[in-house]
Order: sequence, then structure tokens, then C-alpha cells
Amino acid sequence: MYQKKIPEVLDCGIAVAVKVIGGKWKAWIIDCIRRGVARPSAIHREMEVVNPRIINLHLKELEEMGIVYKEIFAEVPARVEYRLTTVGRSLLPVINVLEQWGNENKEYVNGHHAEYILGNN
Amino acid sequence: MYQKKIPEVLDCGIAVAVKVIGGKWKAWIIDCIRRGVARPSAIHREMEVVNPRIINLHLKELEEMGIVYKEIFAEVPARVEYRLTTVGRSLLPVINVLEQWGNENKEYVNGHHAEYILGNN
DNA sequence: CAGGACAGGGAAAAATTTATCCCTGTCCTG
DNA sequence: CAGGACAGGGATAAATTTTTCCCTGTCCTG
Repeated sequence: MYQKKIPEVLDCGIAVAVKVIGGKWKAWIIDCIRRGVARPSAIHREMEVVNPRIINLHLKELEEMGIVYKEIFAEVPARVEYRLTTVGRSLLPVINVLEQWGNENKEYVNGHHAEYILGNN
Repeated sequence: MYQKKIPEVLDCGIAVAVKVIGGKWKAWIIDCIRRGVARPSAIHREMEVVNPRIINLHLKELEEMGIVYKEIFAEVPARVEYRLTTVGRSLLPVINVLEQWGNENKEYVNGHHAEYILGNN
């Protein structure tokens, strides 16, 4: 893994939350697992546009942060399943809020808003 | 500005939200403005650990996304103030949720949790 | 005038994240 | 046995973000 040269600033709650879901594909991965897409290969299939290697890296980070848990079954063709930890599940409402806001405002944010909307402030 | 070579995937609401607050200092900047720290130099003072150049870049992005609005007063030593647009203000509850989750879980996320917490799933 | 606050940005480097390529294994099925 | 699914990772490149350094102006105050 990459060794950081600039120490992270993680006293702020927002920074912590962004660290957890700020990765390019992390939220999507969490969403997969929450929907029960648990096995690595299944996640890879779901997220076909993303390189499997990347997904694995993100999964490892999520595991190290205690968001997902990796269960390795002692079966013959060793099976692996990811699931959310308690803390990981506590993240779901947060993701829902993000998703809702994003969906409500995606056109605006990406759009050509020469017209800025100002309210009373 | 940097010209992207890989097109962004912004159909997903989460991706949009992360784009808005995922930058390293964006949420902090938004927090400054929401607290009324409006002038560039004031924001720079608040965020002393961050290079002013970076703050300016992030401000520009936030402006382009329609989250903040830049008001240039036609005064003699041209004064500039940033404030949140309506959409920018709609982001505040979202940030609050992020911040609360982060504060509640920062020790856990950064901590040495060899002990993964699993609930019923 | 000297110095500092103020707003802003170019150029280039460094740091970090993301992506690509390809390899090592095991096991199961046809 | 051949091929494919499965889990995983090293090495390296590319893309993106962040940082540093330094420059251009205006205006105001001592």
C-alpha cells in the first residue's frame, strides 16, 4: 500500500466520513454489499466498468477501516464473502442522504447554471 | 484547470455528492462560509494550515458547481465575499449528517480494531 | 515612499489515487 | 487434459489532486 508522506488530518468528523466514502468507487462497493452482493467475483461483475484490482484495493481499505468484514469460509474452493460491520451498517443512512441530495441536484451541479440561485442569507 | 481524460461518471447521486464535498478541503470551506467567514482572506486565515492557492482553487470549483456564489463589490479596494447559494444551503444538513457520523466513529475508523464488530445481518 | 492587506493566478513539482498488465495458485467441469 | 471460475497481488504507468514558489496588480497607512 501507498505510504502517506503528508499526515492525514482526521480530527474533523467530515474528514473521517470523506475518507470512508470519498474514494472513487467506495460508495458503490458498499452499496453492493448492502444489497447482498457479497462475493468478490460477484462485486466485480456488478461493477463491470471498474478494474477488479481497484475494487480489491478499496475492499481492503474498507476492511481496514472496519466498515466491511471479510469472511473466509473454510470450504474446499475457498469462498469469500464480504458483509457490513455494525459500523458499516450505521453508514447506510448517511449514504442514503448523500444519494438523495445528489440525485436531486445532479442536473444543477453538472449543468450550466450561469444563473446562480441565491436565497435570503 | 486540469482537463479530465477519463470522463466522469455522474449518473449516480452519490458520485455527484462526493464530487461536491469530496475534495480535501471543500467541506471545511463550505463550513467557513456557512459560519459567515465570507472573504477570501478571512477564509485563508481560518484555514491557516492550507495553502491559500488551494483554497482559491476549491472555491472556484464550488462556484462552478453552483454551491457558492462570489459577490464582487464595486468598492474601491474591490471587496469579495462568498456566500452559499440555495443549493449550497441545501447541502448543510447533508454535511451535518456526515460530520456527526464521522465524529461518532472517528476513533473506530482510525483505531486498531482487530476486533470487528458484527451484528445480525 | 515602504510595507502590508487584499484578490488572483501561472508554472511546475510532489503526492496520491486510479488504472493497466500480467502472474500465481486451487478447484471443478466437460 | 483444457478451459474457466475463483481469490489475490506485484510492478508499473497514468491520471488526478494537492502543494509549493513566486509573480501581478491596487489600495491604504505610517
